[in-house]
Amino acid sequence: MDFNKILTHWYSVNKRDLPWRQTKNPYHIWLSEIIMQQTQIKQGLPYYETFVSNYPSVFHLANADEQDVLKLWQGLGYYSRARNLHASAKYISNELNGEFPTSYQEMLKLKGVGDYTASAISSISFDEAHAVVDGNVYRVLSRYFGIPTPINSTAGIKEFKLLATQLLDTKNPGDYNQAVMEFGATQCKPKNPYCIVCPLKDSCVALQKGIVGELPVKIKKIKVTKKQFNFLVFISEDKKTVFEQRTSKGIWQNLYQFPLIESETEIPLKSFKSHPSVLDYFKTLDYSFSVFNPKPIVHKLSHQHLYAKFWIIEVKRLETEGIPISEVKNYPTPVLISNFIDAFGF
DNA sequence: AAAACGGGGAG
DNA sequence: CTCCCAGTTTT
Repeated sequence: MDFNKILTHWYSVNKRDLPWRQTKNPYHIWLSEIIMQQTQIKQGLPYYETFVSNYPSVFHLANADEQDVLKLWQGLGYYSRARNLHASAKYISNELNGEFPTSYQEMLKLKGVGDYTASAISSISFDEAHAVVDGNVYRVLSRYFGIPTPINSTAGIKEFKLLATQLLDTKNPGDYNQAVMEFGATQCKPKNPYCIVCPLKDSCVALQKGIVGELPVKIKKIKVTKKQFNFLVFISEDKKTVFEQRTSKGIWQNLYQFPLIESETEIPLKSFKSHPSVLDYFKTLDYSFSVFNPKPIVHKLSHQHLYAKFWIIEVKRLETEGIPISEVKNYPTPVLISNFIDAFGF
């Protein structure tokens, strides 16, 4: 039996029962693929259920406010996925009369849909012969064929895509694509793969060479920058606070947060009022303050380590409009902020 | 070609 | 701690 046959059979026996495997509806497949990008099934599954339930059709999603879409996405990360999902829903609704694109080429025109996602949807929903290459596929192919080309190099991306395309079961591209991914996710795992009982063990190059643990090869190490985030949690006598939307490029775009002062170093409690950035921010405002967490909360992102302090600023009245404290929980926020809101008891 | 983009889970 | 996750977009 060949690679293709073995994997397809393995899949028919071992596949997990996932909700998006009950349908070929491209809208639902699209939702599942966007949600699962760079996300483990366990983490993304409840979000898929929420989105299908709240937005049964592309029209429901298109007619929603972005703020509501981001609120449902809260906690999942990579928020550009939610913004692009919403923008693409509006495009499908308005420009395509609500009809989801039926080809790989047309799907690539959707924001947030790249080669992987277009291949996945077109093969699963429309039986188009496009091979998916995700993290699982890179791992399975590099090991089985003993390919040391770095998977995140230009040459590697090209080489693995070509190989995956040659291996594709063109009669059944959707199931085959899912078979390789499922095999990589649950059998040919990054750590401690089940090589002893692997249906491909007799022909796996990496296993025979004893280099399973060294593949796939990945280059580039990301450099992490550290930042000090000082959030100003205003509380007025009429129980209002200030909540702002992040409109700039960078992390958490379009999500909400308390007014933020970034500082080069941690601001000690004693020198808060006299800190240059704080002085500049408050100017002449009369306030009293305390710090919610004397030790910074460490919030780790892939490219940044944030050291956050929440400063409670009590004032008689706000200088800006502000919102009732009871409403902050209705806004989409980063996990760092929602954790604080829960802990503080807003 | 490289960097940016979240948050959680596994070992 | 490091690495990885049903990747895409921007620089």
